[in-house]
Amino acid sequence: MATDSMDTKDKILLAAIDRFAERGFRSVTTKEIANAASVSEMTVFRHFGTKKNILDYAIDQSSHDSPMQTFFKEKIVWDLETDLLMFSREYRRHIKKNEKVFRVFMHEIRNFPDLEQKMLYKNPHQLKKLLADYFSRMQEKGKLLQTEPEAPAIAVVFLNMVGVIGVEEMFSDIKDEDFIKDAIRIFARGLTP
Amino acid sequence: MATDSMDTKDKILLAAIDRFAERGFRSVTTKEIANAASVSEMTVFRHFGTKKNILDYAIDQSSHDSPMQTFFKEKIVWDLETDLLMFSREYRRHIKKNEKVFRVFMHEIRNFPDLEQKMLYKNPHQLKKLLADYFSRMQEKGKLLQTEPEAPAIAVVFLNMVGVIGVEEMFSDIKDEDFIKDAIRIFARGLTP
DNA sequence: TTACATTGTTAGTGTTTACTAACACGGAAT
DNA sequence: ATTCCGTGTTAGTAAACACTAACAATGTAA
Repeated sequence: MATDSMDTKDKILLAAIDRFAERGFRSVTTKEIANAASVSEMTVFRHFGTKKNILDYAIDQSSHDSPMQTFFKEKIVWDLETDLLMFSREYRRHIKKNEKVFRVFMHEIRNFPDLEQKMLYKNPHQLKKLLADYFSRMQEKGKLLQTEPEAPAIAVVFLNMVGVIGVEEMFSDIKDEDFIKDAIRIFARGLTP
Repeated sequence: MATDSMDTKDKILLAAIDRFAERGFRSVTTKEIANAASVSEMTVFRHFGTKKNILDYAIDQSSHDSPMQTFFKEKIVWDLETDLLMFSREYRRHIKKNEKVFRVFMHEIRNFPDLEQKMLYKNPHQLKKLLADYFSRMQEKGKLLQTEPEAPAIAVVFLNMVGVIGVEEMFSDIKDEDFIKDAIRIFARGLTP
């Protein structure tokens, strides 16, 4: 990370997010960020003004790409297991890309109430709604058990977050990808009439 | 919280944990803890010496009760849905009791590497092992689908953590209890041959 | 060359904050 | 009545840290 081929702002941004994700916003000093980015502390402030701005900027940047809406319109084949597996793979790929920002975001949302206004915060909620809609449609088609669609929707989104939230060390002895595949398969089976 | 019927040390402890859970260890000042506990700041230091000690003390205290081992020995009836639901209810009750400490713990484990040594850290892992064992036994009895038992074990433990980890606001519109009941039921169904 | 933009350097300010020292007070036990 | 024990109060220290000011150096484009 933070090679000198990038431009300065990105170097700082990357170095900062790496550290925020690792040890929390408050524990990371601007000096440390500067050093990690091979830049003087002044340069950090010239680019971002305040430390908090670094975080805001990173979050806003990550909020831009959310390819999940289009997914539901284009890729769905109306087979439960197939769809859920495809969805999970897509979602996790998206999450992985912004994993660190996501992690910081979730950790700092209590310290900075203004973060609740950010798009990033609404993503999982919105995603849950998309999934719940999908489940409703499946029920109409008779391809899904009759349950409150909210619960499985939350479960699926949530299960995809193992590893991002930072408890993965607790369960360490299985690979992310294997886990999610198995879990989703079981879940799909449980939802099939 | 923090009524004056408690003795001082507990008052401080409670006030501190409440705030740590809400805004993170680093953001909470010792003065604030003292005020919240209706105690002078000096008293805080007289009891705990350092701020960090407050956290350590709380964690150690929470680590003592872990009633889940006995659960598996006594309450199991070898019916998947029944067992999983009972397990979930029991686990969640246990978690709820120590919810705040747990939350702080998970947030601060990156800031304080020494926390990894604490018992509390090993709980979920250990629990996952108990569940995985249970699943293996169920497979032998022919009452469970043939899968790697690790994956469903992680999933079950993890699903029970919704609401503790602090993403519950993201999904807000369903009650914890309802969610877990539905999710576990679906899951159990998916695991039944 | 000149002009401008980007970064570095150095030295600081002001604030926050964990933690200490020293002394005072009241109540309960002896 | 004296002795402590737990607590309050007040004043303070020392360090960390976000952020600023002023100027120098370097490179790049005109």
